[in-house]
Order: sequence, then C-alpha cells, then structure tokens
Amino acid sequence: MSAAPESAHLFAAVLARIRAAVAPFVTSEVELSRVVVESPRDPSHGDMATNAAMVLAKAAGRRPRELAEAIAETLRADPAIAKVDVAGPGFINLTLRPQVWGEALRAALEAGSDYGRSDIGKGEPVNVEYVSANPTGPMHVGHCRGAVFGDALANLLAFAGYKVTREYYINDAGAQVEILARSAYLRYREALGEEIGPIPEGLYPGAYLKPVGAALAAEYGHALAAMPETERLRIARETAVGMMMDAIRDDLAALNVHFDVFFSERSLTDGEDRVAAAIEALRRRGKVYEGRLPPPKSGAAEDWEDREQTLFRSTDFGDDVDRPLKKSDGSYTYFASDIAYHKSKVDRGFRHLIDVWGADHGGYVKRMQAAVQALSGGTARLDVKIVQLVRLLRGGEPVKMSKRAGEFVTLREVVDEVGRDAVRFDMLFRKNDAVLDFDLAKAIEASRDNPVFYVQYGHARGQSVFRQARAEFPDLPETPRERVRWLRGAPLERLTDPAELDLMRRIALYPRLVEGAAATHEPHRLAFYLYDLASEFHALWTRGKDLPHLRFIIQNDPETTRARLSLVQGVVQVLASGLALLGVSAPDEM
RNA sequence: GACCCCGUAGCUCAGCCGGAUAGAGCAUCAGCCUUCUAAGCUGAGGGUCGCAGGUUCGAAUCCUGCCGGGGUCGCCA
Repeated sequence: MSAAPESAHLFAAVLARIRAAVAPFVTSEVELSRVVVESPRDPSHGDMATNAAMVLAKAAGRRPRELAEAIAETLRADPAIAKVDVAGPGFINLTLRPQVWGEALRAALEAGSDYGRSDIGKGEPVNVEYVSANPTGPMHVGHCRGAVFGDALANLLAFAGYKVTREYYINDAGAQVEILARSAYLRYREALGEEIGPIPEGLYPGAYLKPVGAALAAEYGHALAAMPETERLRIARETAVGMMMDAIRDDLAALNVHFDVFFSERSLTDGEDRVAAAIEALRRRGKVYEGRLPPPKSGAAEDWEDREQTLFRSTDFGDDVDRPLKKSDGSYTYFASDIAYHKSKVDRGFRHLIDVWGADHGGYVKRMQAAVQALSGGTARLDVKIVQLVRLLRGGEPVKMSKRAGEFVTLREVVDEVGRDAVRFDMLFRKNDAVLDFDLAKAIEASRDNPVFYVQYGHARGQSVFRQARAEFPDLPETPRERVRWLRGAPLERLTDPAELDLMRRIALYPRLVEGAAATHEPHRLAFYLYDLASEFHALWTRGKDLPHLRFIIQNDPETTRARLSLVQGVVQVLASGLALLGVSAPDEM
C-alpha cells in the first residue's frame, strides 16, 4: 500500500502495517490476534483506529499511551499514512492520505466481481447441512428461513475461500416414513377406484399424496395389492419418498437453493450397519456404556420405564445427561443415526461442520457437538446455527394456519406471492437466532420500508446513471469489465464531497465485512451492509438535485464525470456482488 | 425442575473478536419535486442498553445471580 495497496483489502493492508509496527512489542501470537483496526464512529478520530497499544501494554510492561507513542512513531514513517494521533486511553488514530480511498476504489473496480473474495478459508472443506426437511410432504413456509440462511452462508463461505459442500439429510427411515408409505398405499387403493372413506387417524391426510397413489396404480395396477405387506410398503415408501423429494427439489429451486449432496438416512443401515459402526467407534473411545438414566424431570412420565440401556457419555462434553442410542425395541434412536451421519461427514474429511436447525431442535445442540467432538477426537468442530421461528403476517395480521385441518402455507405459495428476492432478503435481514416477522403485504411494497426493494433500487439507479451517461458518451461500453477499462485513469482525487468519501469508505469496507460475516457464520451482516451502502448512494444521488455540481454527469466536464462514474460503478459492483451472495437478483431497472 | 434464545428510542431492529459522545428505519414534527427514477432525500426531538453485582485502563458486548417474554425436554423425528 506504499502508494497503491497491493491488496484490494484496505483494512487488511493497514492491519499488516500495524502488526509490523508493533512486532517489537509482541511476546505472543494471542496478543497479536486481539489487535484490530476499525473505522471510528467519530470522523475526528481519523480514518482508522487501532487498539494495539492498549492490548499489548500489559505484556510489554509499558503504559498504554507510552507504548502508543512508540508505535505511532513507526507508523508516521509510512507513506500511506498522513497523520497519526494518540488519543484517549491509548488509541492510535490514523488519517490516511486522501488518495488512499481513490486507490482502494480503483482496486475494487479492477478486481471486478472478485472484489471481496478472500482466501481466509484456505481451500479447507466445510460441510453445510441445511433444510433436511422430512420427505413426508411439501415444504412449508417454516422451512424457508433455514433454506435461505444455509444457502447464503454457503455462498459466503465459498467466497471466503472455503471448499463448500451443501448437504441435505433425507430422513427416509423411521416411523414417519412408514406412515408415509401406508398413507401412499391407501391413496393407491383409492386410485384403483376403491372407496377409502376418511383418512384414518395417524396417517397423512394431505391431498398431495393422491398423485403418489395414482403413480403407483399406473405402474403396478393391481399387482401391488397382491404383494406381501413388507414388499408393497417398501414400494409405496420408495415411490412416495422419491416423489416428495422431487417436489422438495422443485420448491427449493424456486427459492434458488441447490444442493451438492442429498444424504439418505436409510443408506446408513441398508447394507452394512454404519450406525452400529459409529456406536462401536465411540465405544472404543470409552464414550458408550450400558447404564440407567434418571427419570425425566417434567411432563407426564407415566410410561417412563427404568431400564438399562446403551448410552452415549455426552456429559463428558458438557451435556446435561447421557443420551440413549437404542430404543426399548432395540432399534436405534434418531440420535444414533445422526451420530452415524455426522461420522460420515468426519470420515469424508470435513473438519468444519455447520448444521442449520430450526429452533425446536435447540435442545440437541450440545449432544450433537459432543458426538462430533468424540468422533473426531476433537479435530472437527460443529457449529449449529439455530434459525428462529418465522411469524407469517399479512398487513400486520397473523396469517391463520391450522395444523389440525392440514392447512399450512407452503413455501411455494409464499414464493409465488411475493417472489424469491423478497423472501430471501427479508429472511436474511435479521439475526438468525431472533424470531422474525414476515409480512406478505410489506414484502411486495415498493418503498423504503421494504429493504429488498430499497437495495435493489440502489443497483437499478446506478445502472440508470450509466444509461443516462451513454447519451453524453456514446462510446461508454455496456459490460462491467469494459466499463472499468473505460473508466481507467479517471481523476478520482476529484471525489472530495463528504458523501462521496463516505461511499468510498463503505466500498473499501466490503472485503472486511464479507470476511467477518463468513467467519462468524452471520449472513445478516451482509444484508445490513448492503442496506447502508444503498442508503448512502441514494443520499448522494439526491444531493445532486439540490447541488447540480454534485451530479454524476457534468455536461462539459468529462473527467469529473468519469471520476463520479467510477464511484457509481463501485457501488453497482458491490451491490451486485453482495446481492448475489445473498441469492437475490440485482435488476438493471425497476 | 433443567437447558437454549430474546430483552437497546413510542414501534421494528443493528451494534463487527470488549473500545472513545450507543446507531438506523418506522412513527411524530419541520423542509426538499422545471434537473441523472420524489419508488427518493435533508433536519429535529426521542434511550437509567431489563435489574444488581463482578472481571479491567475501558462493558450494550465477557462472567454470576435475579426479573420479564418465547422455545425445548421423555427410547418423536
């Protein structure tokens, strides 16, 4: 960054300089990792500030302010830094030379759609498992948030240099799928003309199984009914699961969500018993034993039966009680299957595991993390992201859903009504672990109230400036890459208005923001950043109304115009990049 | 009974690995349209960061306890 930053990542470049400057005072890497560089809230504190002196003071055995002065002295020699101040308890405030912001913008433009990409993941494999909805019916609106969250997180991680596998766990074993099979078989009889009457209690009543029955009838005619029960239920089950998964895949595609791997629970026990193998592996590590559990503390425990059972020692890893691996009938618990499934992830070489779960599974986090820790000998880490409940509203009023009557709003209905972009952005415009109100009426509103519109409109507005500019400069190219070439050499030092500098700073922040969002597994940060960026752009745009000299296109001043267009291009580019990571389109006009 | 999440302006929410005087939108009030999309923008008022301790140069942020709201618990997936 002597004159021009070698890295497009301005913050990383400055941090590297600070680290170099503090190197003589550092005694351990731990301290160094606490040194951060940030942009201060108060502009009078300069462009960037670091806590280095305060963090290192104790270990260096010097007073913070004194240490700060010493570090400041080194930094003053830096050609990219115009001014260094020591303030408050020991902050080191840096004012960068003005052209640094222009250089950062230039670097952003040259990087194009790769701006913000990083290699903090170092190509390491990371497995992101999300949705994993039971294949017993269509996706409902509750699945949206996890789907969108997982997808955006996977995008972010890939952009941050991880090798991402997007995975869906199909619960195609167990009691629910047996019910599905029976329900499908009933629909098959119905398709053959039999009068089946009301669907019996305990079976799935949904009409969505009628096509499954019809398909079975079309393929097997009356032959299916003549088969032994286990055989015909197997066929009914496989057909039903297959058709449900096709429907789920279609629904997910409507949301622009796609997976690399669909992992079948049944496959764990189909050939060799991999659940048994997983339990055995844990037993070898001394984490499985036969024992008794205390009775449950709450609820109606009338069917509680004190017996010896196979238990996983999850309390060794901070869980409250040890967890059963087998039911009283000898079959595996869901947890046991899940252990085998996560063992598969570890065995496939993943050390970074991320599971996206609904809030109702919150109680399972500890035991699953315990299992992964035990399975991997502590080498793999499982981060479980809980997505909280979504409350579906229309104009502020809750949308009525009656589970008993089988009336639930499907994912497809919501996407069809408000569009994929609104669903995705709104679901991400909130921390994952806080409940979210999703208002169908607001989601399609074209106003500042509606964040997705506001951000997309920022992009469209930027593009419209270029359409307008083409009237003035007929040779202005359309594609981003050629546009950047056309803008090369523009006098960016003419961008001096506070609103322009704000935007340049915001653009320079993008790579750091992406890294942070990826590292903390928090896509919502990106959504908020884009909102802020769009807001600053709208503000600048409108200033041109009052102050014509601030307009992007200046009639007889092609060079200033090129500088301004460079800024607009930066905005457009970052908005497009960020929206793409969130899986939201960036329209050229609205 | 235990565990998880939440508690920040009247409302909805941000607050990055602890940083300097806690931010935005809505709502309220006062303004801005012969001009690149007013589908927008500018400004003002408004907060004991649930409460009480602790950790330290420094706490909305970390720890402990309480209060309030939501969720989960069992060989159900």
